Amino acid sequence: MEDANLSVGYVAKRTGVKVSTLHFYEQKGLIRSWRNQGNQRRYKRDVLRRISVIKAAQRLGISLQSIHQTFLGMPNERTPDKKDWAQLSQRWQQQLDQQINSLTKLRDSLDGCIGCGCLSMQSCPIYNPEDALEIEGPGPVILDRKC
Amino acid sequence: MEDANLSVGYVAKRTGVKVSTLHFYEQKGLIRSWRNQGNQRRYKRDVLRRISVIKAAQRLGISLQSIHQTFLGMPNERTPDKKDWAQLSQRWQQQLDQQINSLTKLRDSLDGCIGCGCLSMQSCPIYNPEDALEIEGPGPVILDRKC
DNA sequence: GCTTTACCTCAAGTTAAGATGAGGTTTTAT
DNA sequence: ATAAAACCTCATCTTAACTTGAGGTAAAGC
Repeated sequence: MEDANLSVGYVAKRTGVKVSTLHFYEQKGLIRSWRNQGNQRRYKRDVLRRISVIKAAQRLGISLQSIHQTFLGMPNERTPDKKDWAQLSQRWQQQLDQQINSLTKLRDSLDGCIGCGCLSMQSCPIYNPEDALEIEGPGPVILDRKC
Repeated sequence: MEDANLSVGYVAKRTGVKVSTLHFYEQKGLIRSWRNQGNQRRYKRDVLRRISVIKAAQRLGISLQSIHQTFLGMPNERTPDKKDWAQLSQRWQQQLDQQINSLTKLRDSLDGCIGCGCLSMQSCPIYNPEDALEIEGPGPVILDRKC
């Protein structure tokens, strides 16, 4: 169990993910490994952190794809350090801020909106929180006129 | 276009969902229709509201299955009225409150957590917001000791 | 009356994020 | 030296929420 020479089983145990998940992440380019003489995967120790961050991000509702994107902005050869991770954290914090904001607006308008009788796809804040406006042609019509 | 006699195409246009989605929702028990002489679907006007509510709930991250559950608590034969929908709204508002809370805690701990060097699967708030504690055997090990 | 548009059913495809299993090799432990 | 545990690859399966397509009927417009 050398410092920079972790087996897949060990990594799995330490991070709580299955071996198959590690294979999967590798295939998706989220983590890396090299092979030993017998073709078995070996990992550097920082893979542990990486996986933890993946799991953390997923809890925030971030997709693997988008996590992958974010990782692309990280040092490629150098092992990422505190500062690198902290930067990630900031980015995700902002994303979270926006999510919270959206949800809060949504919550505050939900009652009036479902209750009022309109639920217009054009004006209802449930459909159209400003961060998710999809403008596409004539679009759907207002449902009722009570509003 | 009688008041309580909407065709699937009309409903699709009005709500902005595809015809195939309406078929799908019906199959899942989320909406209902009857058939005309030529075996084509006809809907009551309240299907519009129902679909809108489905879409709204989805935006809150609620699954179709759980929406279906919620709908089961609604009047079956009577067309649901304002009060019925408002009740739904309240339930979902509470759910949203919880989500917002979780995310807020998450955001507030994210920086310290990714930054600090621990990311412990046992003590890290990113892994273990109190609403998602999974206790299962020995579990994964702490990643680093810096914390 | 004929053509186009709208519908119908049923089967199969799609994406995300893995899980599962078969069949075979490497390591590790005794 | 041998058996058990850990790995390997590749293929197939899972769930959610739809979408697409094929092959055929009904309704609407001129």
